[in-house]
Amino acid sequence: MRREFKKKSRILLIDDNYEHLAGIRELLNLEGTFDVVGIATNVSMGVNLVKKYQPDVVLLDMNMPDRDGLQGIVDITKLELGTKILALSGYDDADLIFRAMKIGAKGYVLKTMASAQLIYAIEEVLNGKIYLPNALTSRFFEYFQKSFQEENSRQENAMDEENLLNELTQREEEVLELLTQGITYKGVANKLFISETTVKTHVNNIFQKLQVNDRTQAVLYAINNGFLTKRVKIAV
Amino acid sequence: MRREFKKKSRILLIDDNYEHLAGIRELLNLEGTFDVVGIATNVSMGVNLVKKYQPDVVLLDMNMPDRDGLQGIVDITKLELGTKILALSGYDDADLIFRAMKIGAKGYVLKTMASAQLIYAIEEVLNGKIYLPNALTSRFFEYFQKSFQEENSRQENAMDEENLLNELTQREEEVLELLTQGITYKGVANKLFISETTVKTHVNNIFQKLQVNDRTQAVLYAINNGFLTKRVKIAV
DNA sequence: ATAGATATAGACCATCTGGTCAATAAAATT
DNA sequence: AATTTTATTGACCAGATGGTCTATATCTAT
Repeated sequence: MRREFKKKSRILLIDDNYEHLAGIRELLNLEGTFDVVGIATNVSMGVNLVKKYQPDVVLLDMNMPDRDGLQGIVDITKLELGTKILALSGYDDADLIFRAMKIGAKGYVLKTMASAQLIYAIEEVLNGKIYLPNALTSRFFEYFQKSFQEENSRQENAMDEENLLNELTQREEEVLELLTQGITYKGVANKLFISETTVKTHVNNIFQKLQVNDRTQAVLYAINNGFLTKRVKIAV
Repeated sequence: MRREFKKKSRILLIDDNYEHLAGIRELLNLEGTFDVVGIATNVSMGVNLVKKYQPDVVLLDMNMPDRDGLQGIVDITKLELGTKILALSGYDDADLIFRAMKIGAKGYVLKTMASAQLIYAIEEVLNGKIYLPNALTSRFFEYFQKSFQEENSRQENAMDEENLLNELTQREEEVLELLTQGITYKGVANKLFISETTVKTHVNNIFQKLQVNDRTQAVLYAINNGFLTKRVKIAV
């Protein structure tokens, strides 16, 4: 029915479960439009095969010993061969999905899903799209929003009225900013064209206001309380 | 056909384009399962209406003056009424989609999409799900992965062999860690049960290895080069 | 077994840091 | 006009910090 004038897409499989590996190979071969150019049961071997055969898509199992699945995504991406990675997993672990997508997987499908969906996912990914089943998209965003909640509240906190940094005068902020670059009294004095004594006075006032005892603590306070993010305004 | 024994979902609309506002209201009213409890042409009014009528879902236009759309999401979320927010937009600006989802929108639909899809989106969101059309999901992930690329490379850099932190011995790392808490020589000596002189020796070695001149710079180096993220292992 | 790396510690010294008190001038606020 | 805040500087001092040199005692790897 279908002739080979349209070149097949080259697929590589990495999964520590050989049964599953063989199963998928059968499935893809039956489909006819795919060419399974290699299979591997561990990541390092798989990465080598990717280097050798330069497949279009890699199906990469996420549920392997250690965090090898994620590492695989990183390693393959680092080769910069434009290889699309489709993550495969036995269950919908939100954290895994999030990390996999974050570091560059083009899609994520569950092993429990119908084979037609796997085929579809591969095709979408081949076409340069991202493919995530609706269920996983939901899982992803739940996790995504949750993981940003703390960052959001931290950020709100950073521009809170409780922030001791707001007590600082403009000049004191300038001095503190220089302190956060690890500059000495003399250095600050030179940069601001004021005497070293003046710098000391400012610094002492800063310590008072931030309720710390030394420059290191002041710098840490500044960093942890959004000294930088504060002035960049609402980053949402 | 359909009787009112099943209570209608309460919807509120916020859009600075009145025509569009009226259009959606008609559409939703025709549908029969929705009850448009309020409409507003700007965010502050809208937020007040949310407070008053406590709708189940807010359809919120993203393309309003300033960054009012995003601000609306933040404001409504802050009310903590469990209101689901469905973002509406005229075009698929990846940055907008990303920010909207990040701060808590439950979905994002384009005004150009078929009305059936809007209805579907509302229903999904009502059911506690996240709804993003496939096209927008792709846009989102492109942006998502791009925005993490720099963070990834920074992180790779953090566990790079070039990282001077790797030159430190275990003991020196311990000392540095205490320094990053703004602790004095004497304090470190007490914590580690060694003499103050020894601490000084370690600190001096640390300075040498990190090529800095004082503790503040050492602490900054540690923070900027993933001193913390490094030991948390691959955070991917 | 021997060389190298690591952890420990003392002595000495110059400089930096932080604390305190006092004082002047300009700017902002009341 | 009077008061408060801010920015500036000096003097003095104790203690912390950083640089250098030396010297053990382990431990590790060749």
